[in-house]
Amino acid sequence: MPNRISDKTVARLSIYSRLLGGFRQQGKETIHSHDLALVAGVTPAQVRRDLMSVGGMGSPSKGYDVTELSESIEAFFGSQQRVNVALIGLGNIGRAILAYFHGRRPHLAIVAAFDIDSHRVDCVHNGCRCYPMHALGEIIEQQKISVGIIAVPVSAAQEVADTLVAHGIEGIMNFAPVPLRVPPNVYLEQVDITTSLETVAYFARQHTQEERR
Amino acid sequence: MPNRISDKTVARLSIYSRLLGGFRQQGKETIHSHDLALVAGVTPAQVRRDLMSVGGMGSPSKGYDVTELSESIEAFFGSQQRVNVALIGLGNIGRAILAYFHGRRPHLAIVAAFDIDSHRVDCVHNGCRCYPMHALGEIIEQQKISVGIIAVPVSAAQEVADTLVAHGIEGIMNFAPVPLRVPPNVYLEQVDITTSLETVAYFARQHTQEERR
DNA sequence: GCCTGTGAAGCTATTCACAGCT
DNA sequence: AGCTGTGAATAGCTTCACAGGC
Repeated sequence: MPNRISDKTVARLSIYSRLLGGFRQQGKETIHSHDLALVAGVTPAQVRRDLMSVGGMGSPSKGYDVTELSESIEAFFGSQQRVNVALIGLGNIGRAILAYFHGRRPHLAIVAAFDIDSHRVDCVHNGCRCYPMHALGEIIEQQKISVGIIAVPVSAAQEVADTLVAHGIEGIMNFAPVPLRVPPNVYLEQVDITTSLETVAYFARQHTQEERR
Repeated sequence: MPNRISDKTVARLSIYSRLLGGFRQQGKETIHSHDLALVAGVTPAQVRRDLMSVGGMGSPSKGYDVTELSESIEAFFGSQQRVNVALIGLGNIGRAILAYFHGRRPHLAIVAAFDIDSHRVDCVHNGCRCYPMHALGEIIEQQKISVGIIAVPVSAAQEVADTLVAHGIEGIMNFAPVPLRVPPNVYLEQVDITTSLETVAYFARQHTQEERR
C-alpha cells in the first residue's frame, strides 16, 4: 500500500472538485492555491498538500491548470467506474436524499430504494424503484451495490446495517441518530443531524456568553 | 476563559446524552465507561476523558450514576435555557429537517421557517410558520433566534448567511454544498451530503481493491 | 480486582518556512 | 517576484498506563 490518504483530505478534494467545475464553466484556465483556498475556506498550504495526493501538477507563477486539475481529481475519485448505491428507508429524509442526488452525479447513482411500508413499495420515486425490505440482500448482490445509505428509524438501523454487511457492502452512510457497529473493513460515515445541531447551539451560546464580558 | 472544549468532544457528549436517556428509561442505574464506550463506538479512555469536561463524577467499581450523569450533560448543554432556531429554505431537505426536529428537543426548537416561494409562505408545517424571505432579519431579532439552518440552493446560500450574520446569528448549520464565508465569531457547521457520499464511495472502492491482492 | 481520573506518550493533521523553478 | 512542493515544526486529538479508591 502506498501512503494512505486521510478521510479529511478526500472530503476536501471533493469540495475542490466541485469548485473547479464552476471555475471551468466560467472559462477560468489557471488558478493559484491561494484562490482555491479562499473559496474553499481553508489555508493555501492545506490546498497544496491536498493536491499532492493527486500528483499536484502546478507550475510556479501560473498556478494550476483548471481543466487538468479537475480531471486529475475526478480520476482520483474513479469517476469512470460506476458505484451503485442503495437507499434504505423512504421517510422524509430518505425522499429528500433521493430527490437531492437524482441525476446529479452520474458515476454515483442510487439504483435501488427499500422500505417496509407496502404503500411505498413498487413505486418509482425520482427514477428509482422501491423494493420491499426483505429483498434487500438479494438486490444488493444482483445489482452489485457497494454503498448503502441508511435512513430508517433508530430501532431498525443496526439490523439494516448488519444485513448490508452480510451481503458484502463496502461503505455505509448512516442518517439514523445512533452509533452503528460495523466490522473495520466497512467504511462508516455517521451523519448525525441532531448531534450537529446540538454542537452548533452549544458553541453559539458560548459565543454569546463570551461577548458579555 | 477556562480550558476550551473541542467540538469533537461536544459532539460525543451529545451522543452519550442520548444513549444515557435510553439507559435511564430502561431503569439502568449505573454504567461503566467501558459499556458506554461500546454502544457509542469509541474507546473507554475516550469516554472518561470526555466526561471529565462535565466534571465526571464516576465512582470506582460502581461506575457512573446514569441519572446524575445524564443531568450533568444536559446542564452542560444548557437545556434549561432555550435556543431558538430558524430554518431557511423549505425544499425537500428543509421539510425533512423540520419534520425530523418537530417536538424532539424542547430546548432546541425551530421557531420560524423562511422561503422565497410564495406558495409556501404563511403555511404552517409541523407547527412552524413559514415567513417570506424578506422578513428574515426582522424575525430573527424579534424572536431572539441565535441559530440558523441553511437549506437553500447553492446560489442563495452565501447571501442568506450574510443576512443571518448581519442580524446577529451566533451559529449556522449549512446544508448547501458550498463552503460559506462567515466571521470567526460565528460557529459554522458544514453538512455536505454530496462530499460525505463521495468520501464513502472512495473508501468503499479502496477496500474492494485491497481485497483483490 | 476492577474501576475512575489523569499525566504522559503517541499519533494525526495542519501550518510554517524555504529551496527550487519560471 | 511570486508561486509550488515539501521537510520540519507545531498544534490538536486519542490512547496508554498507572496511581488512587472502593
